[in-house]
Amino acid sequence: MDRETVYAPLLRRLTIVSGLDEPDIAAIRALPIAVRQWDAGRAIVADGQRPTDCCLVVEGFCVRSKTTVSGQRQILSIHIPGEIPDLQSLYLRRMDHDIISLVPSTLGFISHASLRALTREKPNVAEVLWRETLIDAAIFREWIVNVGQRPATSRLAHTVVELRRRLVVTGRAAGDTFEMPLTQEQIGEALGITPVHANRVIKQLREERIIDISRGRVVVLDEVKLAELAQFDDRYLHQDPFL
Amino acid sequence: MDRETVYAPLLRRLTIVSGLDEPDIAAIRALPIAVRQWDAGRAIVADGQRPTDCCLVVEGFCVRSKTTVSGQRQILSIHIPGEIPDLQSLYLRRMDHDIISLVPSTLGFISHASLRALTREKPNVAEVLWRETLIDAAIFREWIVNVGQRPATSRLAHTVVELRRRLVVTGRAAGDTFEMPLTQEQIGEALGITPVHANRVIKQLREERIIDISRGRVVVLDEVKLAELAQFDDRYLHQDPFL
DNA sequence: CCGCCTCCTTAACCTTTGTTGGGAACCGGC
DNA sequence: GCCGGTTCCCAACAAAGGTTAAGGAGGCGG
Repeated sequence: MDRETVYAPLLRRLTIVSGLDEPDIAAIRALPIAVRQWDAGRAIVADGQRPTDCCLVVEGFCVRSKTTVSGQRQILSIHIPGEIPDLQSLYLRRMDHDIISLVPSTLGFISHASLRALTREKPNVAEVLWRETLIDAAIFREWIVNVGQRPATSRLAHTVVELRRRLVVTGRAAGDTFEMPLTQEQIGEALGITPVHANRVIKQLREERIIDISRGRVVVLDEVKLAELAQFDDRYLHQDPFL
Repeated sequence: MDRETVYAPLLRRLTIVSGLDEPDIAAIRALPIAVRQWDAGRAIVADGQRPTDCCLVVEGFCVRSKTTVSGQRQILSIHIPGEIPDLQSLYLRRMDHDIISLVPSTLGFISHASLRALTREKPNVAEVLWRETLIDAAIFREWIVNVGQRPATSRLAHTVVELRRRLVVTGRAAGDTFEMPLTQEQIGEALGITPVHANRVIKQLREERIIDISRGRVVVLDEVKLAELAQFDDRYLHQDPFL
């Protein structure tokens, strides 16, 4: 795979979300990345492991999830190209959750050693990466609100709108259609509801002509009603460093 | 207030949780901190603001929360002495949630400028602080699981056990009793349930002689049953840097 | 000591979501 | 093109949790 296409989504994201100057970009481009193809549904890192690398999503989708003792699974976040879902493993040695690919994906592995060296050398890059983990936490906070306070239809609407906004940053959600390759069971795990209820909710939003979710794609049918339902305020995404 | 008592809980926490050497400790002690008394129930920082300082809890309790457009409130985390609940504001300029004191508290304000200077000068301290924000995120992840997957009684049990474990680190939870100064309404906001249901759940755990929550204190009546109910696995707290 | 306010408590009823169990549609591999 | 496994879909019933309403206990200021 072409070197440029590996770094492009990451650099695009970081430039928009945090701001990078030329030397920073050069330093990141100098990071050694081991690119690998990954099957769908395969664990990238598992709960309890001590990874030695961070994983950059180059192409594809993955999720982070935790499984309770009684076997229930909660999806914590959905990750898209340009993101480093286990950046936290740099300073939290032991994983407290799983990371799993949703579709066949291209992943780039960056060693902790090289990332640590980079952060020591370029405090500016360190801050940008730190900021990435802080945005991650901000998204978790909103996810708590979503699961804790909103009724199931709003939960789904909110999650859909969030994913869409994040996809826009790396140019993957033009028009009214975008990818969300989760099965209904996984949607349930993300929203904290059963797959049966996820199905009911999806059906309802389809019947009300708000969104149509099928075969891993979302089609927005009514922007106004969707916005109303999701009550989405994008401030928590911190997509603008100057705001 | 004595200078030492201001830094003590923070240093104790950081030493245990992340490990600090002598020069690091000295550097942190050199941070200028403006100590202030705070009334109960008063906002420390509000959603939308751009703080210029971080707030260290010296004595007391505070919570972080978000309020939805329709006025429902979700408590995101409970903070205890030694913690810096808005450390994220260092690189996330605009607050996406509120921080509120629960009881009359002693707070220490540390300017962003001095913290940034410290992190540039002492990469080791930067890593320890970064790690703090990562642990914060790890707790959010578990909070998502709690709200998303567990039935209300387990949710309450889990939250209680978590708080207790964290209080132990700064020596505030010896024996079977500890402080948790939330009203039943606030407990409901933390667990994503209504105050009426929070009352039902508290009553049930009292009747089953598992825990007794009243007047802002928790008394553990049956360690075994509590552990069983909470399904608590403390790995996500990352309280040991070497584990 | 009184009155007010907050917090706790409870009951009856309603709504959302979970459970169980089944069938249909789709997809990839042979 | 068929077969077996996912995934989707749906209905009937059960349970958890939400709503509304109202009384009681406790603390604090006048």
